[in-house]
Amino acid sequence: MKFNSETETESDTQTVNLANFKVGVDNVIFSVDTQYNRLLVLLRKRKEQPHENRWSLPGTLVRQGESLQEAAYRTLAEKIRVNNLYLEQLYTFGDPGRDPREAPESFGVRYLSVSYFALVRYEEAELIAKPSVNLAWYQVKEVPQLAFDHNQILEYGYRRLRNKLEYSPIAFDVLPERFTLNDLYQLYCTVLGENFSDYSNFRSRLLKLGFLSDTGVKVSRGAGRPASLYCFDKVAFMPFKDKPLVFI
Amino acid sequence: MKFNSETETESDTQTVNLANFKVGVDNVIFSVDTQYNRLLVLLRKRKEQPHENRWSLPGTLVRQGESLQEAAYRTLAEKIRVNNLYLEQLYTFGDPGRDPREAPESFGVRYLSVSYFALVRYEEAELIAKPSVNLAWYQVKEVPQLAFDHNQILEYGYRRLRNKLEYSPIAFDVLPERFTLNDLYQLYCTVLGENFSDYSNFRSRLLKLGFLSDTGVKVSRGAGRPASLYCFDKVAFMPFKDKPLVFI
DNA sequence: ACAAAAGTGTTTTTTATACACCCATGC
DNA sequence: GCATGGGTGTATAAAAAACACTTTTGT
Repeated sequence: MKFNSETETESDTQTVNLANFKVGVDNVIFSVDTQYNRLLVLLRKRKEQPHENRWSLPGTLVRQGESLQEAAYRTLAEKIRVNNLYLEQLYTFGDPGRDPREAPESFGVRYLSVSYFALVRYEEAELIAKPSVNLAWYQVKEVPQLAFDHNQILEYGYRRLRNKLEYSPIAFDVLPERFTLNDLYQLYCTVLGENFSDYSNFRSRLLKLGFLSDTGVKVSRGAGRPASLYCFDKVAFMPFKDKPLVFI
Repeated sequence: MKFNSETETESDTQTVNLANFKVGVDNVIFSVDTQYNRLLVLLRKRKEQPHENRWSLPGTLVRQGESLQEAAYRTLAEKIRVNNLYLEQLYTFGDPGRDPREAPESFGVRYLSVSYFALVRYEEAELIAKPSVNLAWYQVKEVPQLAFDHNQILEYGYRRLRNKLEYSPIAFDVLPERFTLNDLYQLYCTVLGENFSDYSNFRSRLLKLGFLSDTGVKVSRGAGRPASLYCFDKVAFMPFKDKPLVFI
């Protein structure tokens, strides 16, 4: 085959057979239950073919005029009501054969899944439908075999969650406007495990960075000294944006 | 609207209008020219509508039976010949209106772009077609306005490249089997800038990690003491896999 | 001999880690 | 008073950063 500057075009469109796609969105929705120190993921039992009666990640097909992120958010909003959340695109799975509806020999329609991961707090994530045999929070460590390649997507999302929490201020999207340093610490503990740092070191490191401001307001939760409510100062955080920053 | 456990299905398929998609792959192909300390990106001038005569990222539509990564690799292999490269999926852009061929009011076919980024060394990346007015390496700092949202994709890829280089062993996919520590250092310098670390600290930090083994073979390049050739020891690297690791 | 590039070591500063201790509240 | 959780400080270890110095080659 000979190449010259005349052949530098997008090498398709006419001669070869292009794949046909349906595009869907699948969500890894994590919730942090700091009270019982559990990291949960929302699963839905499929009631249709293929993989009928298998647990799966909540997903949807993308509608006309709808952005990918909007589709992801819609899927989430149909399942839970929540005030504070973090949502970001994860990865796109689109290899041939990932959905049995595409017969490999027939080169039928391919099902492409753009996955998103979301993080919410369990305490404020209210399930719209009652928890049932068809929709449930599973502990990440205890998820069963899922439909399609959803175990792989979940694994991918879990890794991303831990990295994001360590290197980005996503915790402040998930917590309410005002929170105690212990709220923050518990969130980190639940996701990263207890041994990631001790509380006092966690405190001093974070406060030294200077983007958490003490509102002066105190809250008392049962026994013990009342805690200060802090809030995340976006302006003070600016200099850290885009810089590798460790939050441990 | 009332939800109960009977409505917990994928909320689409029948009633609402789903978007129709064409799925393409766009590549941010970086090359590191350590000799002149330049970071380059491969651009292609479009010779078709829309955005005729605009520079763009090399891309293609996905073929039947072809995985996304295969499509990305095919696009790359049509432009350059290379022995060592790093290739990974970047992000998926699929918002309505990103391609003018989709008339926003008509809800026509949507063009979804799964972007990939690649890293190669300029020294070994041989352009298959001669550099021409239609295909060229641009310095990342000097890229013109590109077609579609390709400037945004490039920006995204550039950020990912710097992060990956700092935290992952991608340099060893790009370098040949055996390389000098200076080769490695130059690569880092070109991507991250000269000030990221001084050479002697870079050396000792990397060698202390223990996954670079000295082959004993020396190479002499002009004047000066000959350098040892090292190779990346995959087995010795195993314990660091999946752990946050800084390579600076 | 000397410039050039490779490689080693040493000092200083900063950051991480472990842990002891004080403070304010409910009961 | 004392258990409980909030908050501060200090001593030690480890790592990052700066830089001086030695070693081996080509010319």
